[in-house]
Amino acid sequence: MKKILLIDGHSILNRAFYGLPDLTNYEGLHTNAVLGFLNIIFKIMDEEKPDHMCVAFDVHEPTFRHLKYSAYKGTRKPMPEELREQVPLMKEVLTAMHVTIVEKGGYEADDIIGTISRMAERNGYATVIVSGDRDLLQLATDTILVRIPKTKASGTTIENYYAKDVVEAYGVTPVQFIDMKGLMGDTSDNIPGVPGIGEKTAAKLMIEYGSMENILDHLDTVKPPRVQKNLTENMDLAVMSKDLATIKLDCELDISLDEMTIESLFNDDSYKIFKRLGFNSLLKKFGTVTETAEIDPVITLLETTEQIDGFLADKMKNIDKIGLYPIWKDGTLFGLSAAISDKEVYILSNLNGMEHDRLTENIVSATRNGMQIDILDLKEALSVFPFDESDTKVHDIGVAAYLLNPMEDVYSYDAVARDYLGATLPSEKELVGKDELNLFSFANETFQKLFAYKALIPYLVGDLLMEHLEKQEMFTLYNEIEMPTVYTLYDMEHRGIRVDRKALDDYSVKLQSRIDDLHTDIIGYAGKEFNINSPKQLGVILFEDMGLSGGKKTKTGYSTSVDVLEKIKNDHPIIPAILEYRQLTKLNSTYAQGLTAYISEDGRIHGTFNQTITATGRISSTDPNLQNIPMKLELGRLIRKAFIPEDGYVFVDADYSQIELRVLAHLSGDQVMQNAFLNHVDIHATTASEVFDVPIDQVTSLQRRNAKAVNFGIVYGISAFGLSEDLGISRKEAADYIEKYFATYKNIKSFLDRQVEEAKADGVVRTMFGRIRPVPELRSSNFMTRSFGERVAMNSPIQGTAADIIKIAMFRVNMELKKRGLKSRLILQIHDELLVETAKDEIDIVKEIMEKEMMGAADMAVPLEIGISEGDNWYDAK
DNA sequence: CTAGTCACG
DNA sequence: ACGTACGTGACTAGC
Repeated sequence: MKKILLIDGHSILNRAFYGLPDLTNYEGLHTNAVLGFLNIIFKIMDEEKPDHMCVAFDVHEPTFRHLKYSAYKGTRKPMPEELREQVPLMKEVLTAMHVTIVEKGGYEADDIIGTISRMAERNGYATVIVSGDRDLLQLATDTILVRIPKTKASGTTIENYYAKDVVEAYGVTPVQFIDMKGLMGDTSDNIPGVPGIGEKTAAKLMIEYGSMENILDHLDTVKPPRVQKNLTENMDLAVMSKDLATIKLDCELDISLDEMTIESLFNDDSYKIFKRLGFNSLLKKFGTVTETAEIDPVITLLETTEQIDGFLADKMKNIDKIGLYPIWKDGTLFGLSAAISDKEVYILSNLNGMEHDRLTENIVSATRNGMQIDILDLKEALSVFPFDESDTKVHDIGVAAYLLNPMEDVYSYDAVARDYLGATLPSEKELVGKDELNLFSFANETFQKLFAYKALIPYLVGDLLMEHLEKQEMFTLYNEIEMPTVYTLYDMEHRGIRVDRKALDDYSVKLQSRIDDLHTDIIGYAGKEFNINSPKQLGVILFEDMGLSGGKKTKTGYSTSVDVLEKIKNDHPIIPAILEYRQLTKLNSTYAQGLTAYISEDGRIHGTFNQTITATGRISSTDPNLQNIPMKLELGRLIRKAFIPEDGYVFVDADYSQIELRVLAHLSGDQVMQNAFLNHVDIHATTASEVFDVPIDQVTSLQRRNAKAVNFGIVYGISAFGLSEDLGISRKEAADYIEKYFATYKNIKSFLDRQVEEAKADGVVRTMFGRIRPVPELRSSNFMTRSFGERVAMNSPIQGTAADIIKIAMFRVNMELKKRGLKSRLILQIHDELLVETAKDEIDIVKEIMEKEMMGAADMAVPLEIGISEGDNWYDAK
């Protein structure tokens, strides 16, 4: 038996939109409704295995259904812009999948579905209707199934109705369903119904009389009198309402069921559009990658010494640029992929030591003779090619792409090709999956493709990206800040930081014994064994079994976060025990034990610094994260004693003092705040004095602390709510603080407002050095999202400028150390702090360099000040 | 693979 | 009325 799937397009799209969080693709296109729609229909197709399908849409917006009775329209909210833009997108996706779309002026989607369902029934099809709208239940019969999906946090569940299920659930047949709706009305559909008749009365009447006509024919017998009166006075309304509620079954559609045959849902077109929309989870439905890429270079494999020498002698001559990808793993070079024209990629393999040396020598001297080199990830390539800061013709394409749009999550060859060449390429994962690189990879065609893309894409986009940077006035930023930073980060990773494994082990043992005691105590208090690390189990124990107050907060259960527990810590001794347990297990698992896993054979940790992650321009640190080693609490801070310099060295640590507020004082031009910094006064105390209107020498410590919180709040993009939460004061008080703050620092207020205005106008905000941060949230129709955008617009220029400044300081310090032939090396950057492993005989000169380069990194209206100290470990150096 | 929690600036 | 501070990364539990 043939089976057809009939989908209520707008209704499912609407369900999907509200069921999924707001997702956007790389272009900022909203995609959540489209993705949700696809997930729902794929799920149903899996279950039903239909051979025919179509999607029906209303021609006009479904917001104002039944326009002919427009007097009754208007109870629905207008469709949000984020959803509206997904309607044409959805149709585009369906068209790409060769799914039939049916829409016709004058007909609602449900009329179309009703008509086709009867067509299908007459032709002996099994029919499945999918809609989020219960109105369609009137279409259910013995062979027509109506399925209503519900998207919940836990996943999608679907209610299923044949005619008998409608009777069971509602006590009326599908046909009676229409009469019932006519009686009770439906505000969301703008069906008036009869005044005074709701669901209960309508159901009672239907059971007694069977149809609206029968009720109207026997009005005199209807009870109670009030209902009889309403019906008598509103007979027209009742009839009209029924008419409105009735789905047409006889639309004139010039379409046949044959045209709705499902074929080739997964083809090149749909593949491309899924890729464009970022529906990576759906790509696996395409099976093996078959699409023909627009970019199709001739790949030549070079394996012998003669071939490699030939390449160097012939191909490398007379070219002015090259795209490179060194193929290596775990410090071993396997080969090199080189793009020398739009269509030619050479893959060099089987490199022996001598070939390797000749190759790198050749490449380095070529660029020093003017050849441009485009590399996707330069920092990674530096372990093979010894370029340095002076090699200005070497480009990092990943970093360039990051500057042009810092909001993307990756800058892989396929992402860059998509953004700048409009080309859809298979990703690394799609090409080689989890297959590991080894010597045999060179014979493998998909690996060859991968190597080729990684060299060719940078070659193809290099000049284009530089032009974009010029146009956006970011080339100087790229060239003079970001590129030197690439080399600096490489040096820092390469150098690493020495860690005392034994110190970490001892610390861990100490923690573990206390953790064990706490565990015993907590289980004792709870009265039964449970996993304290499970927020779910913990929540149940605390708030159900033990009956503590605290209430729900998260969607999956109770929140057990610090701020919740802090509030009830005096209610029961289990709470402080849990807080301490949490603190200690965190220290143990993430730091004491976690860090030891990263110690290399040289006794040092060589983490990774990422330059293309943050939206603001900051560096991030991974494997391990060396930018969040404990500091605030003494117990955690002790971890820093395990970070030690090599023998004969000490640590010199310097951090900027209030760099973000100084940046703000400079950028805003606020004289009051600038004067505070120019006079070297305590900025938080000064702020307290102004805001709380007391002489500076009478500012209490509480007032200073509050003023400090306000200063932080300003930098984050102030809101009265956020400040009140942080300080534990009322929102009104917080608003008062903010008001007084802005009265004191008038130009700061106008500066922050200006950021938001400019972001609205340009779509981006900029740092002092021209770095951009897009703020698409400001265009949202959602209040919360928009507010977030406003805070981002206020915060990013401040945080980003501070990030620019420390990058400058960082590479200047690094370069100066190298240039002077010193043994000391920069090893860490923690946003406003630099750590230099310093030879004991170089302490004075290192301090001098750090002071000069950090304080002189930017020319501002206020001085940049630093705190600097030294020690035999990181703990003592801070 | 996501959510919750918590470490840092 | 909406329901929050800005920027990160690692670990654990539990699907």
